[in-house]
Amino acid sequence: MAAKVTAVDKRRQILDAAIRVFARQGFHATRVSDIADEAGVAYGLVYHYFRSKDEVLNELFVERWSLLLSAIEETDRAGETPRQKLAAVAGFIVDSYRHDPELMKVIIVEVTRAANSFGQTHLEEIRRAYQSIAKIVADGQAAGEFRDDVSPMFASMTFYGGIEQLLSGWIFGVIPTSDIDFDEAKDLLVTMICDGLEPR
Amino acid sequence: MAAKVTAVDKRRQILDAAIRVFARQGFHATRVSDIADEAGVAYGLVYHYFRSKDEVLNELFVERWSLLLSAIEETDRAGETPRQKLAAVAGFIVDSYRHDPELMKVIIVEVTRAANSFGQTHLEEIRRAYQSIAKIVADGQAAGEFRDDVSPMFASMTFYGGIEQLLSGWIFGVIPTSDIDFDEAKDLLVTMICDGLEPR
DNA sequence: GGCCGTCGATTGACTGGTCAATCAGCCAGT
DNA sequence: ACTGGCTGATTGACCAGTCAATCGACGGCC
Repeated sequence: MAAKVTAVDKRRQILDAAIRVFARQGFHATRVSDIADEAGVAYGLVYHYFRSKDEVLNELFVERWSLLLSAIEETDRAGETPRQKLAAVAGFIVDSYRHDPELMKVIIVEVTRAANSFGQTHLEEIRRAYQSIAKIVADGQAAGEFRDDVSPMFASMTFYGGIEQLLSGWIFGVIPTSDIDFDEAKDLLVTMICDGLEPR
Repeated sequence: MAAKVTAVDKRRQILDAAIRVFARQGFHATRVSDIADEAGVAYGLVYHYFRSKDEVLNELFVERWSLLLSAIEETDRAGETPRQKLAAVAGFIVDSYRHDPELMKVIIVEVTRAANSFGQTHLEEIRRAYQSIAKIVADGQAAGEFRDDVSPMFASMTFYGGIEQLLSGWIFGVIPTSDIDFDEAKDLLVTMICDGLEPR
């Protein structure tokens, strides 16, 4: 039994090490041996648990992105006002960063914003997030709470783009992390976008 | 004389070929030989004109980004209303994409959004763009035309992030290019952000 | 005009180093 | 003694960057 636990732990250990190393050096500059070293594990063990270096990143992305997708859909189902829904989505993403900045950095930098190299594979899942957000906007328009002269998909992209840019700002130190508190930033973002969506 | 012209042409030829190949395959997946082949030029000639593969991308980025920086600052100096200024900035970026989508794809995907690997080098120049936009916002607030409970840098990042996300949507086919006309998209973007910035 | 020397542009075969992925076996636990 | 998690040296492919050799334009000199 102890063996089984160890085995599961080792896999997790490799994934967690990969997060740290990818965040520090970037995916391309990371050698598989770096991951193994960081995890305190033999080189070959990485290939025991994963088919390739790509699959490690894959796993990290899918693990986290599926959480985001269900969070968005759950939020939508919960049925508050459209504005509260968008606030909840922004909140979830910002909190994801607050909770695990390294993982979010890897996902944004290496997958979401690197659609050319790696993200191409995940374009479908990424698009699904945009579309779930677009649905919230569309419902808001149907209920007359948002102006309807803005395409929902368009508003969704702008909304998500704004959040991601904000995270990028924190990640790369363009925006000082201490200066604006996360919650405040989150509120401002939602306020700005939602006020821009208000009917006139 | 004909020789000199040829020499200059060859350098340009290599840069233009690099745009096409980088856009098609991504920077990392591009071999120097691919650039040479695409340019119809010998492998070694690339190294006659550029110190390294990185320098080719560098050159492409700096060439274009400096245009963006002067355009923003020029716009600011022209002194219309803040809203018109932001519209002009968004317009310039969207038009850059319309005029040369491949180059913009390379710059966004390989530099701007890849700050981890390559863009780290250019973070300063990228930040300068954010700050010029932030200045426009700050002036607008001082003039009472924008609400002042939003940090200018924050608004700037959201604004720019929205534009870039929009371009990314076009680049990767998430948003159909034919569906929403570029100008319309540009207007909607500015409208949304500026209305969100309106005093209340 | 014809010839030659110079020099920068151009060529592409080659090298050195890097690294992902493999694989033949080791050993701990049962 | 057997199973499967685990090891890490080895291999093979790939590619950025080098370099020695060739080309060809032009100016000077006879």
